[in-house]
Amino acid sequence: MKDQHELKKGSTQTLILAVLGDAPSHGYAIAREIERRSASALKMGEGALYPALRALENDGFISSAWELQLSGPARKVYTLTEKGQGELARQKSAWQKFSEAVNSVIGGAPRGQTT
Amino acid sequence: MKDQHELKKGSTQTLILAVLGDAPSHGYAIAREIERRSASALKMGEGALYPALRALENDGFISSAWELQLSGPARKVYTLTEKGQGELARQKSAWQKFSEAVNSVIGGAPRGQTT
DNA sequence: TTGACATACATCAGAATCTGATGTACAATG
DNA sequence: CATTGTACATCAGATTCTGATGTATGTCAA
Repeated sequence: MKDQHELKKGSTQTLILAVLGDAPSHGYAIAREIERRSASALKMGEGALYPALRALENDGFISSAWELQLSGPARKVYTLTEKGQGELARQKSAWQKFSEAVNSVIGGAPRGQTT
Repeated sequence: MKDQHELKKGSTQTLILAVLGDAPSHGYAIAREIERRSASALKMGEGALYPALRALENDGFISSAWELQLSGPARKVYTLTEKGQGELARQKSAWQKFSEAVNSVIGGAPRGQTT
């Protein structure tokens, strides 16, 4: 595939960016939020989550800051950067294009080409 | 992810099954048809195509028969089996569920609450 | 106190998949 | 004769996800 390349690599990233696009959050909470918004249809494992967060930070799409808690373990809170906002828009659009393309294929064979 | 597991593994398979759901075809033609239906948004490389066809045949979802041509190379024509029809329905439904879930997440926060 | 569970981070081996290149072979075209 | 299109197939390399494991803190109950 071509855009699926992006999709496969990025559906995890897209989801994370989308959540951070609404508000800064930390890893554990991001995973729960994705689960909640998707009504548990999507579950992000820690083995996928943390490497993805690191990759996003390496690319400059998000930035992190440790936040000590009065109670419980410290949290690493991530914030979407300006660069990350552009990337989020790009990935959203790539997802839409991809999902429309898949729907076109599985939707059936169009007989008259309206090209 | 959970369904993405299916998605990632299967978007290629789903596309192939969908094309064969309309009519029997051979590898090269399937790839072109996917490209055509998606307006070139999806391009299936041979390195993804042929292994996927073999996997589908191993699972009994499609069956193959060589077809000699009067002119040009022989073709291996694939036909969707009954079992394959059930699988196609299953994969279509999995795709829809997955894409809706992704849309729910990137669509924004329904209940915005902090942390 | 001990055990279980939730929060919160992180890493790793193994499995699965896609990309891109390469190779074989036939036929038509310039 | 070289190139291009058809049509099959394989493989190394890169990437990603899964599931398990590990560390550490805090709460709750037995």
